[in-house]
Amino acid sequence: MPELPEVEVTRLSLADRIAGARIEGVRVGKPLRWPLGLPAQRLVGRTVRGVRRRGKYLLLDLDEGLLLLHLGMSGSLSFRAQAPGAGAHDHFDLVTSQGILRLNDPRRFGAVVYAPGEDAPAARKLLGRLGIEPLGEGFGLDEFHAGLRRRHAAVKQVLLAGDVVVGVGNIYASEALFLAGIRPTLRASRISRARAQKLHTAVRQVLARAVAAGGSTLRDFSNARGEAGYFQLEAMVYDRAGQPCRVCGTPVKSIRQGQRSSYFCPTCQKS
DNA sequence: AAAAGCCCCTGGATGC
DNA sequence: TGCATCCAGGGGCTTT
Repeated sequence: MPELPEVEVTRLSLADRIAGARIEGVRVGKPLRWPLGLPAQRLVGRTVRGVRRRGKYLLLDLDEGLLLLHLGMSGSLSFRAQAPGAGAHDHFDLVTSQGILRLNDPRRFGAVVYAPGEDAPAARKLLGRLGIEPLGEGFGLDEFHAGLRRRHAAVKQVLLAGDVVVGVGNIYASEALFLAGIRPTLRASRISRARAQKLHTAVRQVLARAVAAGGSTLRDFSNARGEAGYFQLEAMVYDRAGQPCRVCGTPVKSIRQGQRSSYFCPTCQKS
């Protein structure tokens, strides 16, 4: 669930409501991907200044330090005035003066990590190698094409790797390649300037449209207000193996790349 | 240096 | 009904 659009939708549904809140308590459940990095109770008394996003990370800026939150494969956040008793998969609660922020994550691939600052080792380890923000002003065609040209792996896997451009996960990689008419198996280094241009536009377009649709709710994603997304209804190829292409009617194909599924239309994406 | 595999974990769908 | 197998939105780490 949580690719860039889902993380951004979560941020949008949370930032205004939690900004200015004082942390009054912390509850931790089962271990997540990494330890918090400081005794949880030391967060009490600090104030949440705001919420930013970098790639698929949410950054909770505190008056001293920051919390890096990642939703992994199955995580979602809720922010409510009152929270019911913690369920089996509620692994982190931040009790604040303005509501309770709760991370639910059945598979526990997610993380909550404290860093004293953005340049601290704990933050650099997670954020240091991230690529360009696709919806930001720094996402230029020149840099994007240059990033693709120096990689010989399949373009789908280069998009997923996140070191050229961040935030594109398994759903939106397939969707963007469809919009650009590029086959996911094409080596990134062989993409022409013209096709890089198409892919550059497609990545921005599909991510922006997904944010506008509230993200994709395949199983159980919801934003911090508990609202589901509906971009999955607009998907052109993702999870549509065997179904007719929405443009030309050819059955959508599914293949495996790096133990992940890729979807494409053999007619609309000839190479 | 870059690419390919493996692994973390739980739950839902499918098949026998 | 029970049990085994496969698959799922991510990505760090180890091995080639």
